Amino acid sequence: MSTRKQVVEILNQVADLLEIKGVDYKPRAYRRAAREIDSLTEDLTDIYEEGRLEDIPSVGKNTAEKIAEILETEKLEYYEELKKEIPIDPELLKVRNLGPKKVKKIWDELDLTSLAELEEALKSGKIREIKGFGPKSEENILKGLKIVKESQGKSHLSEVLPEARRIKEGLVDSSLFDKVSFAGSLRRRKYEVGDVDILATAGDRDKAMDHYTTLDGVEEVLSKGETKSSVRIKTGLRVDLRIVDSASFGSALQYFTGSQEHNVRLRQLAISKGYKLNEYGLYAEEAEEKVAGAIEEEMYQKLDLSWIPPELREDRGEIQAAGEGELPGLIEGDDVMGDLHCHSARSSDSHIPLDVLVREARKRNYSYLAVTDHAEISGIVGGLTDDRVAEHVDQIESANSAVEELDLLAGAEVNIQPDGTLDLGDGSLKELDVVIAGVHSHFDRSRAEMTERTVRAMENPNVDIIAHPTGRKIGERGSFDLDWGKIFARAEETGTALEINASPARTDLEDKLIKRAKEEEVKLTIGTDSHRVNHLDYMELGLNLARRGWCEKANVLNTLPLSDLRAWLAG
DNA sequence: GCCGTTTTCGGCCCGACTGTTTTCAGTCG
Repeated sequence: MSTRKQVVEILNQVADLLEIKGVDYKPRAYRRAAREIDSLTEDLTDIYEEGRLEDIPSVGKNTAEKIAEILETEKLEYYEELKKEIPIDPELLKVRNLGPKKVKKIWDELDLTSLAELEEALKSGKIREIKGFGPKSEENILKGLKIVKESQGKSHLSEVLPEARRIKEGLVDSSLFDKVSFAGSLRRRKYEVGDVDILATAGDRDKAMDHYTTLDGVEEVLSKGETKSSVRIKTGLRVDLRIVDSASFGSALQYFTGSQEHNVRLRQLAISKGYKLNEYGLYAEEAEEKVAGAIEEEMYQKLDLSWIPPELREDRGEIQAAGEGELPGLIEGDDVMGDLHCHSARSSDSHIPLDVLVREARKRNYSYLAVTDHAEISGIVGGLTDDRVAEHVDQIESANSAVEELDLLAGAEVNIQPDGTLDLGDGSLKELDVVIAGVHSHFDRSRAEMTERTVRAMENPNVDIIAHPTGRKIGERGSFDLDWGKIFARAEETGTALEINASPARTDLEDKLIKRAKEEEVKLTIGTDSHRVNHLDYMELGLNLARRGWCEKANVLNTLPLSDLRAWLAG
């Protein structure tokens, strides 16, 4: 575990324990600090060594000392003491319907500290006997416990989006609703989505809710009311529908889109300007006069902010930027001119014949597409070798001359060896239009070695793009640790682009690193890493990532017309 | 514990819902 993750984990657990203890405000302070540290892209150790810990927002003298202690000793005495005082597994707090107060209560009453003990106490009926609990609590905690045990219950955006769209369509098509919009993390296009939030207005709410809870695909109705109903659909996904007055649609949309951190910040701003902000509207303080509510844009406008695209609402400086008129003009789907990372059937793990790639690219109105087949990794046969590159280039060129309005680029995805060399020779790489280099093996090296390895690959003048820079595979292996200061600096100096790999299994780079890359003036590309026909659709996911990373059209190379792209690739 | 175009001390977002209570505490988003 990286030291940064370790610090974040300990600070969050300190917050958990303090919350159980019943301390006010401190837990929030620790959590805020943890969140800031988690979103750092700079190396925490560097910050510490340069004595800049207190420059991190929400980190004061006290927390800085604690971070220093963790970095030096990999432990925190304060945390160890707390654990002795309150020997409770913080996992308990993840159980829905079980917060710090109730956790403390069951510990006080039954001396139970773990999920296993909780389950036992529930089953033997001990929980319901505690004052303040009852049969309903028992039932709800059991439900919450089940969800915790069945993994953390988050799904990838790519799985959720089609289901959510189907539900939304089912609402729109019924004509029972006037406005229907996604809200929540789905609207912000986070790559991990817990549940789907839909917001709507409707004339006849009862009829509308009846329709919703009986939609095709609904497995279970979790709750049903006039303003809010929740269902679980066949894939296990939970979908919440809220029906609001159209006079409050904008404020509700703003509110339910979040993020929570964004909303807190926005409310603070509202207060400082003499307003009160809630999901029903924006109110002038004394008069209780509603000044905005029906339209989301107006909510921001009245607070002297430009409208903030949902993807940016993460409290990463967007409110300040909106106040100063400095929000980025985010990249749009139509800006993308082509896909720079696709595999044809030549790659032994891809099943897309070249003519199918061509067909799909044309269908999407791309003006170019790079066919970047794998170099042969030891043990996997059939990939590109120095002997086969000429044939690959010939094949692409002849396919190219057969199609109009689309240019195929001959490329390769080569492997970065542990020492930073590549598995195709420079002579071969020179023949190719696009060279993507990526780490595909030997992930267990140190931060310094991984950084050096990647930097060396960037220093090869034939390398255009670093593929999936952190190497992570979601649910399989984490990101490897890199010295991002060095990576971004060398990328910028060598004119190497970093890839936003749109494949849901990778989702790499992530938004916060994209944002930092942009700030460091590093060029980015969006690639789908397609190995199957339907993977070309991942472009939308890559676009979401880029937008969440504050990218404008100018930051992403595959928005360039072909001639400019070629000039960049050649440079 | 942090922070300051209301403050270096005194605040720290806000409302709905639920289940348990006899008027509200706890949890959630």
